[in-house]
Amino acid sequence: MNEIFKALNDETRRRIIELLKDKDMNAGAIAEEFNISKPSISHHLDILKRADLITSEKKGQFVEYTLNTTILEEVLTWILTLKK
Amino acid sequence: MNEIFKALNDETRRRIIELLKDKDMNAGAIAEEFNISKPSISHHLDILKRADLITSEKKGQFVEYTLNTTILEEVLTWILTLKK
DNA sequence: ATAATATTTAGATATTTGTCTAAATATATA
DNA sequence: TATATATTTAGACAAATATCTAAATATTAT
Repeated sequence: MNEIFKALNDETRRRIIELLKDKDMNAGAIAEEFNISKPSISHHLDILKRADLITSEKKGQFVEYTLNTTILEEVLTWILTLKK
Repeated sequence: MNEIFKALNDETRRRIIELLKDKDMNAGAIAEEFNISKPSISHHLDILKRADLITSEKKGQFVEYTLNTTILEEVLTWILTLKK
């Protein structure tokens, strides 16, 4: 839970999540969307991955990232229990 | 949105939220639940308040804190839009 | 095999954050 | 009014974080 909230606590990472909502993308394509160096984006992807919010699959020389919405259930239920 | 996720990105603050889910509490009573100094708890309460996740009302010499579940809607909808 | 492209790792640095103690402020009570 | 209680503010400090550049690794293409 800690890892998830930590991962979500960054505008760049939240935007990455939003990008992956529409379609899977490789690291380079993701990086192009930001004015941030590739290593930094790579670091953000790593944090999202550790939180299990995204998964990665090597496709040739590219690494494709996919959003894992399942893990968001946890946050969802946590919030819902607060609202009653 | 940034403020909300920032506020939620701390175990102590999330526990404070959970405490306030059951009942309103004053600052001292909240602080008693943690092995953390009162000034630190006060600081956490301030962050939660800035995020609008809680509200405070002075009652005599005490300050009573109340959970504001309304603001959690924002997070809820953000997550829900990702899941479709 | 060599060169080019894609991505990550390593190491450095400035900023943010959570915590503390001491002091200040506000209210209640004797 | 003087004292006790409740809470916050101020200032300091160590740990965590986001970013960068340079270098390493992996894959593809010539």
